[in-house]
Amino acid sequence: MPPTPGAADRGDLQRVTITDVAQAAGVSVATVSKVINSRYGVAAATSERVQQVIDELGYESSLVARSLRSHRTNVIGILVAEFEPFSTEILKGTSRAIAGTGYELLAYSGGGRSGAVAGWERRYLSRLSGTLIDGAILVTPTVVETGSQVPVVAIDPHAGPAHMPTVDSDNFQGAVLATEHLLALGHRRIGFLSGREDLESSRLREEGYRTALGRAGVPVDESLVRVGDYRQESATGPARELLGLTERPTAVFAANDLSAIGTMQAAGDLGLSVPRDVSVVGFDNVPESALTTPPLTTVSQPMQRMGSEAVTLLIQLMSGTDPIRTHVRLPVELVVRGSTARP
Amino acid sequence: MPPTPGAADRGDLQRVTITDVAQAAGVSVATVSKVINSRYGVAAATSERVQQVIDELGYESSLVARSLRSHRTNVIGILVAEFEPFSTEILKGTSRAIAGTGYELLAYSGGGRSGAVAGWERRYLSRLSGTLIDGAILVTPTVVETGSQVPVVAIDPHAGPAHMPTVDSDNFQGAVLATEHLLALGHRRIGFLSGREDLESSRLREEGYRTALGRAGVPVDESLVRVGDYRQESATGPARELLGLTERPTAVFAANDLSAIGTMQAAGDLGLSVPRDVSVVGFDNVPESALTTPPLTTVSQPMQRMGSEAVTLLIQLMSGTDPIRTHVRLPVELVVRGSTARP
DNA sequence: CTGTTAGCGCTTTCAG
DNA sequence: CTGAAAGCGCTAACAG
Repeated sequence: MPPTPGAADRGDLQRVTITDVAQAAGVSVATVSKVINSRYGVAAATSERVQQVIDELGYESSLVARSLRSHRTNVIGILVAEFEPFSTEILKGTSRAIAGTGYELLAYSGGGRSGAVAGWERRYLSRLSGTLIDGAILVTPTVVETGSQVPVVAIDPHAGPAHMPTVDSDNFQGAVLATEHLLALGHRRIGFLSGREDLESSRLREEGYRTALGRAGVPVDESLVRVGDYRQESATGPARELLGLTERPTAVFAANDLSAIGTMQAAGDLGLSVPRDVSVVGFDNVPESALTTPPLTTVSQPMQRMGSEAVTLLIQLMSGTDPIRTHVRLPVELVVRGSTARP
Repeated sequence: MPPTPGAADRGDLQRVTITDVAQAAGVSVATVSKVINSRYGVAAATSERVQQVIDELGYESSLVARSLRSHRTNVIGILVAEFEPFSTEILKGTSRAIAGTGYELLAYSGGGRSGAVAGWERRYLSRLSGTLIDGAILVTPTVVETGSQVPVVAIDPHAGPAHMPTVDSDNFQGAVLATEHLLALGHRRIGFLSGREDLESSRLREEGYRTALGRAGVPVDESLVRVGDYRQESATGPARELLGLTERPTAVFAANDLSAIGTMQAAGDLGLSVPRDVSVVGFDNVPESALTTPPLTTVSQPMQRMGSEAVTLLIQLMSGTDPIRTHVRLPVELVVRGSTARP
């Protein structure tokens, strides 16, 4: 028979609350609260007894109730539109960085299509901040002005780093690298499939593409530039258009790996062989990019490190320390694999 | 000048609450609440006015406050020890499955070393359930009895599927496949590096290894069996012991990809070439397994699908529908890549 | 040292 | 149709 009178012998499996503990221990909830939060002003004997009841009942304080009251949770929120290869790499990085800091991680994602509800990050932030999370990392947010009262760090945001603390990578240089690689192989008709137009990264990658072409004296053929949104399913359409052109490009630079994979797929559908008939370059170097046949040539950005840098920055912000830099830009690197060749 | 008297003209950037909205609209909070939740009994005109104020103020109701009161949030919790390649693949699957269901996803992870705090899943569940989340997916939980009042589905749990609704893959068969592949190549001295001993999957993989050996008439050399815990860093030690043996194994089957990667690393440190000097097989087929040199031969389990099946099952459970099956076991497949060869 | 009280932001009877 | 009031589980003054 259970030794605890409070919660243990009631029929239903209700969550055991601080009240249950208080009753079982014969003290007030306030005292229990003090014990939990190891505040001063509790007799050793009482404290011990309460602690024992807590163990017996398996009590764990409700994050929700606590946060509603105390506005301090030691939880960092990571707000993403969707759990896809990019955001999950970020997650891996944050997970590593969080170890030993005393913070816990709460990654939040709405259900829907990322495009469907613009401004999701503002909604989520409103729903969670002020309560539940002490600070947030926004992954590829669209909205600049958050109006948030908790510290926020953005990864690869809509606008440039001026607006809020930001972690990103050298998107422009990466795109130059990718395009120059294609140019060096002898390509002249190089298509570009853009990313989400509302993101700075996409604009910078397009700019890098145009700049590299310009530097090489190759005029930009606007019919070779298409709009994507960083998602694989949305890439196949424009990619097919591009590859269906009478004078089709001999190479395509897609603004991220998922689009590049979609492009390779479209090529396959059209009976085109990569890289023989068309070369493809991506951007990001998500693990999936190495799994394609042939493996994708891409620009590697240190996604995990972006996650960990964001955590570091956010923790500085939350602790009130003035961060040395409020904007971290990380270097990129060209990774040549099998999807590119001479035309 | 802002048209809203309530929150807009106070100096600090406080979260806008339902009270602010009520004041600005000149109604009671109860009415605002009704409008938000589209309850009956509000005049169209009032409703419209309130809605307008909500838009103006950018009000979004606090998930925390709401859940504390109503015990219904439309949020599914995914509790993981850490965001690593396995759990993030699961996440990708859940993210896809959630689309269009009306649920949102909240992935929660403590900071620390996974081993450090056994029973984390029970703690997290207590902290979040009853409030905040309507149901939970536990990824590789150690504790069987959750005592939870919300529906719970486990992925790859500690004990067999008898104890709670479970999604897993055919771990035993996968291990047999892996071992037989090695056997077929001509290996006889095959080492095994186990996973977390507290997980059923690890036990089943070891059993599959032993069974395949037995069937082939190869006695198990116990000195070739070592204990790991599914993490890369923890694998190098035992792997080094194994590969440092005078009569070292010609092949190692590691209980998951991360351990296999650690094993390849250990081999490299010892000046051994994979697969020339030693063959290595993993388990999982996380994207990272294709990125090693040489790419890892492994047993593929459909991790994303495991995530989506878990969501489907959980939603059935939450809606009170009796699920057809309360236990889903998915098939595995051998993926032969470059890390295995004849001895 | 301990308990009482108030209230975080919200939903939900229940009167008016 | 609308609002007053109670209370979800917890913490934070403040009395005793």
